[in-house]
Amino acid sequence: MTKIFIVDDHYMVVEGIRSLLQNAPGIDWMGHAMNAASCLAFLQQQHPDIILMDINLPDKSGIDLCKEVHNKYPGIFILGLSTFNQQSFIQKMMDNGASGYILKNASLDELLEAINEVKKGRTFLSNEAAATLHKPDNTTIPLITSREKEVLGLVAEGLTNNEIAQQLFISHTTVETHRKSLLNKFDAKNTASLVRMAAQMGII
Amino acid sequence: MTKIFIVDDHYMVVEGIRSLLQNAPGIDWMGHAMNAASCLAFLQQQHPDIILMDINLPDKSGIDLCKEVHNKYPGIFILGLSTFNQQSFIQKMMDNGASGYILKNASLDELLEAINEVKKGRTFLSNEAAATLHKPDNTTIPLITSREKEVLGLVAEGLTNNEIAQQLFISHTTVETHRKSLLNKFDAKNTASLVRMAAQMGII
DNA sequence: TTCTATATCCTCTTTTTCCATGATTTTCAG
DNA sequence: CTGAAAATCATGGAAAAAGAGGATATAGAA
Repeated sequence: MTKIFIVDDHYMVVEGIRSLLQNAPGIDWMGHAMNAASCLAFLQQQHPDIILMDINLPDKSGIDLCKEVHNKYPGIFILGLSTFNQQSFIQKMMDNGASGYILKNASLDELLEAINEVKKGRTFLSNEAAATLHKPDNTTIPLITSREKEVLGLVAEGLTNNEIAQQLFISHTTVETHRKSLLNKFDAKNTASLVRMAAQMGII
Repeated sequence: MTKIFIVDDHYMVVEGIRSLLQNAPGIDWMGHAMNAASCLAFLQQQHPDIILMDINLPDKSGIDLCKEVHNKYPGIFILGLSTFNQQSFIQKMMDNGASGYILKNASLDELLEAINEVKKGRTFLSNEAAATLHKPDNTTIPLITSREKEVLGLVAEGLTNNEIAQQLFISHTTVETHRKSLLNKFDAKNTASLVRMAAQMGII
């Protein structure tokens, strides 16, 4: 028997998965949590084999929760679950220890296959998710330093170089250097495209 | 008996609602469509009393589909359905003839209540949706014109005023005017914050 | 029909960003 | 310890955007 637990704040999705799985052989439905906090509370009492985890939770992101659960309970496999087929989300979930990722339009077969694969310790990506993740061009997120990330955030907030300089207690020319470096790393022509890329990559 | 049809590309949600409704009294489940095209095809054959309609469909937006169905079949009540509790979406659905709006985290009771109210010709908004709709301000997407949207897209791509002017065959000062207007409507200080807001609102 | 919103165009000034080309200090991993 | 990466600072000039204050034409709604 595979013990399944689900974390998702959408009642209809929870109900859908429960309905799909209740007649499937070898599945032990342990229940569900509507948010990260009650998921963590549940895990102090019981340990499922697999957690189906939504990315959008009311109290914290599924991406953060994934990391936390994976660190505290390395034996539990996590299967990411969301409406969005966005490469940055999938990537982050996998980076944070998820064993797989499926979309909410997945079929029963796909869901069962995912559960079986993950149970065996393998990884599973649904067709569409895999396609997205392995897309060739695949807007790779550039490797930026923490200071650059800080500056990028303030730039996106609409602060000018001088304002950022004041806030960080550095010279405005230094801010400019970081900015140039960001434009280079993102291969962006100007601030507008830089901010768009960063936003679409989920960095800001 | 209330004849119910659902349009949603998320299999798990469809399954969840079907599971919730199949034991409810007075509900006649007519089936579901995964996209706008097959919904319209279905309606040429049969006429449900109520359509549960997702906002995000693969082929066209639920907002457009709502308008189309409402015009062609005024007798069918439409109940908007989505993950997003965003004011502009709710507003647009209601403007386009929807009789109500519920979120995917609604309970069975809420769903049944919505169906009953809508069946009687009344409107129903789920608690959270109603709260959002009547919220004074928050992150409302500004009403921008099609030309402004066009310019916004090109700005976010990293084009300068001159480049945009060339591409649209207008003067660079006109582009500047549109840009100023965008900054005003978004209440953004500069391009960086404008692009960030637009990206986070999903406009670009 | 009149009014309003949209789209178009203009000048001038100031601010900010972008570009090129440097340099010094700090920090951290091998 | 030592070198590489990161973070810091600088100058001077070119390009672009922002801010202020206009104007005209047109299409659609009241």
